Amino acid sequence: MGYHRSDVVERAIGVLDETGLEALSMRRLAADLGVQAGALYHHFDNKAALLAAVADEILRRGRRPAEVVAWDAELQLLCVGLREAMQRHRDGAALIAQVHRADAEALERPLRSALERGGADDRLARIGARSLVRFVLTHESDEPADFALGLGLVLDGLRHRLNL
Amino acid sequence: MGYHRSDVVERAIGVLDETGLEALSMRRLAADLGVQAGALYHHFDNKAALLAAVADEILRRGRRPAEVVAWDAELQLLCVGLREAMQRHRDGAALIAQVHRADAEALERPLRSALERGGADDRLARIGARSLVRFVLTHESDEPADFALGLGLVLDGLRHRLNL
DNA sequence: ACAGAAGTTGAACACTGTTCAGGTGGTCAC
DNA sequence: GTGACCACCTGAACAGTGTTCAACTTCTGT
Repeated sequence: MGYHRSDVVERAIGVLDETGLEALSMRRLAADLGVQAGALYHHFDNKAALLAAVADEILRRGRRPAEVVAWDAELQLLCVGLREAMQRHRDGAALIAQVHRADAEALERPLRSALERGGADDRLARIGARSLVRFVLTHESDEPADFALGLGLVLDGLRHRLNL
Repeated sequence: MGYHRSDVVERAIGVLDETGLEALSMRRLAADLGVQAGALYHHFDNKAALLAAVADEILRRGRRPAEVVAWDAELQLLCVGLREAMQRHRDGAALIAQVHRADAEALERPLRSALERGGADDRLARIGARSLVRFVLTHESDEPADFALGLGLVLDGLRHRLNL
């Protein structure tokens, strides 16, 4: 029979890697699947839902088993993991940032947990997690060392508030 | 005679405030001026150039005289000033962030100067300025206290590296 | 064999940014 | 005053966008 939801998501990731987010239109994706644009609306309510599913899949593939480390090391691992997941695909950061605007919770939750484990109260955990996620999402194209330095800046600020 | 570049920019800011960035199309803006869409291309090469001019004007209006303060207080003033400028208009953050992607230099320069005055080397000044600008641009809708806390995190990280 | 669900079509709607030949009206030089 | 120039604008077109929907096929379970 025809395609499934997951087929469409997979092909969307393919089109994303080949031509970028800008060129990932409903018609372009449909043509790539050998189908009319309207058919995609049988699988997704709208383009935003499709992109959300694509972002989810990209993040799912990038997830790694949790390690038992100090709270600040865990934060760093989470940030680096997020960065790597989004760097594996063309315009990955732009896509995930876009989806993140509609649903910030999912991305920030694990960071908030790590912060709470480090002794942060609700508010600091919320603000810290938000700042870190946004930092990662906006520093896609930096060199690794520059990214690490910028991330270190925020982490230092958090340690400064939590370690003493 | 007809309109001037500055008339178009001013009306664009009006449309932005009334209907948001999403609804600020060339046709919408032209209709608002009582003119055809094509006429706008006599004043600007394309929509990106128009939006850049709008962002420039918003930032220009938000600029305040420099005060003589410590480097970290100056950073804070610059960030708060940038935040206030973009908060004065609907979707101001989205607009300025969009233009910033094409020309990061202009926004980051004053922050970099302040950091260098505080003893930062080229690299730390560049990374710090970039991180701060992106932080401000992505935290448009936070409550003031939350914004201040997040900003304090980054500033703490910078002080930690520069004060000892 | 038949009902229903899953998947698709093809056309349409209302938009988008952009281009361009042609036209209008004002300003300046001779 | 006449002609040239220039700023500004028109109206139509082009190629694209997301989205909707009645009608159709095809496959699946009873």
